[in-house]
Amino acid sequence: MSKGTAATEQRRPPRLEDVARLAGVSPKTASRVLNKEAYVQEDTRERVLRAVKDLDYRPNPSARSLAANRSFLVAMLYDNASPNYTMQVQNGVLQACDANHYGMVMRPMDSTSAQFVERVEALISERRLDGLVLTPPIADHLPLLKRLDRAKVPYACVSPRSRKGAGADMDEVAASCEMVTYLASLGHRRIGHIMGPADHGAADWRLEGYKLGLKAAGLKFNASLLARGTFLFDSGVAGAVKLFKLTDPPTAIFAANDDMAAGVIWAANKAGIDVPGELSVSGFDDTPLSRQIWPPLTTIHQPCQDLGRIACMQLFARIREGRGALIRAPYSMCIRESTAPLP
Amino acid sequence: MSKGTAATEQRRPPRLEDVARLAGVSPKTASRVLNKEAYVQEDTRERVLRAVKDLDYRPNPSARSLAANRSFLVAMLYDNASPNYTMQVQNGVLQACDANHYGMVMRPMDSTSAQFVERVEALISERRLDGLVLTPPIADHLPLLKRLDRAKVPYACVSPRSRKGAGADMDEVAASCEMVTYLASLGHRRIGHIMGPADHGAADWRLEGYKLGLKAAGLKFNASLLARGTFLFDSGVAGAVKLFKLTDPPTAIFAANDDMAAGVIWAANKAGIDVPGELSVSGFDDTPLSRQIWPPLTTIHQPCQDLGRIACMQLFARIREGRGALIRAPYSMCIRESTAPLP
DNA sequence: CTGTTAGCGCCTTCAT
DNA sequence: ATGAAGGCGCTAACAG
Repeated sequence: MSKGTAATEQRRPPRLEDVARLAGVSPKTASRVLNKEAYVQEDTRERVLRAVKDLDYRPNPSARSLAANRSFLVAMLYDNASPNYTMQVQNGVLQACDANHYGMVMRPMDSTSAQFVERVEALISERRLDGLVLTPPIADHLPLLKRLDRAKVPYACVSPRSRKGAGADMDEVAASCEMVTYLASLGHRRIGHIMGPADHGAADWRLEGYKLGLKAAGLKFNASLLARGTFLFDSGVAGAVKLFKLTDPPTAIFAANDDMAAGVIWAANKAGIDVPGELSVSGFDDTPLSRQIWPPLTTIHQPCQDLGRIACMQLFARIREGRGALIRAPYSMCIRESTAPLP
Repeated sequence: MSKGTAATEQRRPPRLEDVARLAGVSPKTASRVLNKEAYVQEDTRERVLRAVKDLDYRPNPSARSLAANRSFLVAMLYDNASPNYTMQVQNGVLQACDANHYGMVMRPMDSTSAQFVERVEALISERRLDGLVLTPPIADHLPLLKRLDRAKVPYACVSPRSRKGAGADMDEVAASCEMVTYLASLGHRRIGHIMGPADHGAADWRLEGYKLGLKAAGLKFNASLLARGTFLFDSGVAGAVKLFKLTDPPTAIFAANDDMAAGVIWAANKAGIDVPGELSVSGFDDTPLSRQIWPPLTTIHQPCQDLGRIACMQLFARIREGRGALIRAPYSMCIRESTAPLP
């Protein structure tokens, strides 16, 4: 009743042909069912699916890719100092890939390298990638985007500057504005801001939101309350030290990310300034760090995993239908103990 | 002079056949060169390599896998709450994979799930994986390891309990012992320890090292100076609170990882205890967090990326030569400002 | 040391 | 709505 001579059962994994034979159809029909193509009679479909189950059949990815001339593979490119951020986005991309039976390869990259673009191109042709998920700052690397467009390689971006392509982002301007509005509502009139690096979209948006928030609260923008940072802890320390030295220092500091905010708190500790008694501090991103320092940080929750998942789904839309959209994900405020009313 | 009619050059990627034709050899010979097989004459090899360069040829991974009946793919399985750790190990694994022209797939897993083992098996057969890199606590999941052994699926572990198989680890016992020795050298006699979770190898080793360190310093082990933790920040807080309540509380606390050590410092802040003035605190791992709190943490640097890279290299050894070793990587002490001499 | 032959397992094109 | 034939690009097994 079985095909093998049953002497030394070799346990070769079943092939499409085996499924077809068991279902009493041709391999092509079985293939149609598996690929959810139209024009298959309902009972035929069911017989095939039954055979798939019975044999515990799994299509061979290599054979499928070779014949279909597609790799069913996407890569996530990243050049980000924050492991938390990267890991969260990665998990989101992974979710989307799993749901679509795609594979994912992770690629740390140095986007400042002179050979960056050609390295990406090499990666694409080596692995025959079907598409790319780009994360900041790579999502804004114009030379790369141009090449990809020209070569018609589908890609989707996480938090890109341009709102033209496929991808996902959140309204960082509105979020920052809301944060400053909140600080102002606590009575603070001198609100400082530690900026991110100049070449970074997030830095610009958060600065813009800061300015909008001041205006909304009827406060005047004052460039001396600004310090340029790098998104790294140390630059938060340096920025805070600079602001502390002002003759009329700020009573609240909004740092453009949590790491720098932690630096501000660190510097305040060092200088004997009480947080939040004498100084309110807030950040952006809601990283685990924000709950692992004292006092825990008031910040904005950035839904990184959702951004990754949604961006990747838009990539698939672009692969399938030729185009995807830029989807906006919701953020939320996290009010914790690093901020307090002005005494 | 070229093969195309040159009207609308289709730019199909070159195949092995094209390389062979250009080099004036058979496809099989070209294949031999690319796979670094023996028995190819030196000048033939060079002609082939020249053709590969000229055509910018890249082997098609799907075709190669299909014919060779290997995926050239390994998966890294993880079930770890720390994104930092996972990302670092991942980067190491990636390095090794790149160097060996293997692909890597990341797999977050819930190793406590009842279907854990079958999910891994499904993954292996779906993706036709050639091997696995297992990270803690999966590296110690006996039911899984048994199944893999029985199915002859090659795997390598990062920091496994068993020293039998392939993989990489560091001497956590010696490192912990060294840390406690250091605290004792500062004059501390009452040294507390926040343990990791009971089912975790790292927790056991670090506790063992703690005991050894006490003995080496001529101090008596005292179970009331122990608190059970989970490796998470909150449990560090809880453990510290418990130890602070003792009638004779410790003057130094060695936490089994940095997150819990940060919790201890947090709790000390909350209780008005000065670190390191009244209490020395040390951790384990040297995560970024250890430099992002105040005071910066004395800790032990765990070379996570190296562990990932080395483990994966041992996996390849096992895939190729049938066996790999468990390699020990060096650690180092990081003495920072969270520890100070007993006044 | 090198070439020939025959698939790997699936999908595409075309027929029916 | 279903099937037959052919090939995707590469390597294994065998010759020579």
